[in-house]
Amino acid sequence: MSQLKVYNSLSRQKEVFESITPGHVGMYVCGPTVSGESHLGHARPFITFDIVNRYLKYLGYKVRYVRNITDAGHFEEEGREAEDKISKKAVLEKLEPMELVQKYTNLFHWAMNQFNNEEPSIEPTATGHIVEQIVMIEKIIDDEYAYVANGSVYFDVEKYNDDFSKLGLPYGMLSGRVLDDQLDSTRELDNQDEKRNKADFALWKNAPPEHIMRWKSPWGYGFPGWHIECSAMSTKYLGKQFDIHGGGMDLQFPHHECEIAQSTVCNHVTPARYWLHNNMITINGKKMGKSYNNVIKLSELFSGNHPLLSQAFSAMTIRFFILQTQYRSPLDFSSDALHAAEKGLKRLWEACEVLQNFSIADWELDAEKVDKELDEKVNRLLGEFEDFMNDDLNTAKVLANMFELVPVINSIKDKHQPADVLSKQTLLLLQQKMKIFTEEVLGLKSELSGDHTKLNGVLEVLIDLRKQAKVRKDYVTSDAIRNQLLTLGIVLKDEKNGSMSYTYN
RNA sequence: GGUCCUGUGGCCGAGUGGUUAGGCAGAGCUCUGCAAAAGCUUCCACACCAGUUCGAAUCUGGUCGGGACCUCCA
Repeated sequence: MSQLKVYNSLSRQKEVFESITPGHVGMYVCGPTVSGESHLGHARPFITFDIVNRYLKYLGYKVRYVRNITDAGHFEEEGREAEDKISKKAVLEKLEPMELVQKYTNLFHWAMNQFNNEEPSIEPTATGHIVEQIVMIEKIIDDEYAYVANGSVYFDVEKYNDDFSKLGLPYGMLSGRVLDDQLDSTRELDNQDEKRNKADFALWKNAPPEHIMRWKSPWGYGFPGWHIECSAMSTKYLGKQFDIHGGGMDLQFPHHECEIAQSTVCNHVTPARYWLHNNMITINGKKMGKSYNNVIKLSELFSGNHPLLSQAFSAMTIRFFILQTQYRSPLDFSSDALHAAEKGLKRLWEACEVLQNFSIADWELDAEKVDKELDEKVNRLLGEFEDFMNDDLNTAKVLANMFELVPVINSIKDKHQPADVLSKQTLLLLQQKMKIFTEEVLGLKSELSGDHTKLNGVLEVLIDLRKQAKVRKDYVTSDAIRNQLLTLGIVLKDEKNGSMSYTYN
């Protein structure tokens, strides 16, 4: 079997993945900022890195997956006026930050659950790690890579770059930026600015009393800068150097660049060996984001309540839609594309269920009748599952292979060809690998919710009545049963062998 | 303006220098009381120009188009 290779943003090429500690992987992924409801664009990184987590586990690694919750900073609820945050009025009239944080954290967890994303091993919050962040900032100040100004602390990017470039670790190494170019292109220095240099970034921000989220620090009351939380938490839970750091491409600069600088100063080693970045979801070619006013919230997708949506889409449809594209490619959203994904997923999933219902072990198969060419093809298609995943997690190609296996499964089910065309060994392998890869690696699951036992019983009764009607050639009755069930979203199918099956839409 | 990425058939998308991606939609056929489903077959492609090469959607250069990021945003 091939080795796992991942595209490392640091080197801009695919590299063989080797963990620092054999058998173990430490992975840090930038989590959501819980000041608003998650949208479709947010779904991608968390599904992408869920796949990374799942596949590493499939390969036998023990994974510590850390994904933070950004709940510090100055927040406003979506749609609420900015005046809230500077209100000096009664406590209950003010926006209580933890209300927001709790509300959107709950919503986020609900969405992750809908997508069948596995829970991270640790989900630390920024507000829960203020102490660690302060300690880290103090260390950076002691080493003279940061300075205090008006109760805020800034990282001295130029000094860092001068010193660390000599070690081959210039500021900008991840995003491919050259600091001097940036300084040149952003010349106009603001006199009122506390920063010595335009490229410097905040480690700690001074916050006046009217600011509703603030903590005491050696530099006065304030709140931590955005970048330091990830450095503090990844170091605490994964060590000074860990294996994988993930996130959306839009975080590469400045967020991840700054993390590298901070952590490198504190820990004397670059934080992560492999930096993985997923591409954006676009809508009519534009990144989905607040500033573009083209956001589709997850709740709107699930309900279909949005002008751009022709219908509601399930979380699994969205997961499948995302997995049909390699994670480093941009993915363009449209209602039509999602609709196509929905139909494709249904077809794939039904074939998987059919396959799992085969009692292959009990089958008597004639080894003489095996179609060698087909048998080899099936084995090849299955063997490539790992090869494609190993090639930078190409879920799109794995799914394409699965779709090539669908006709093989269906034609055996419908007796278009006998099960003998495949050897028993191949059939068992097919059953086993399809199950593991769809459910465990790709994380797809049936969307039937609740207990359908009684409903299934009722359907059996109706099917029995319909069979009797068909025997009488009473097609009016048999069609009525089928058509009326259809209006309820239950599809009856007459199978080749005279039985009837049903699916819920 | 700077840095980087990208342009594939009606739609979404994969892609290695030479061979079918795959899904959805379309067409035909088989099966069927009729459907649905399924199976088989099939149409449609690589932005443009030039170069490298025996051969390029895949490499190089140019043109045009699209996108991301460019530091306090969260």
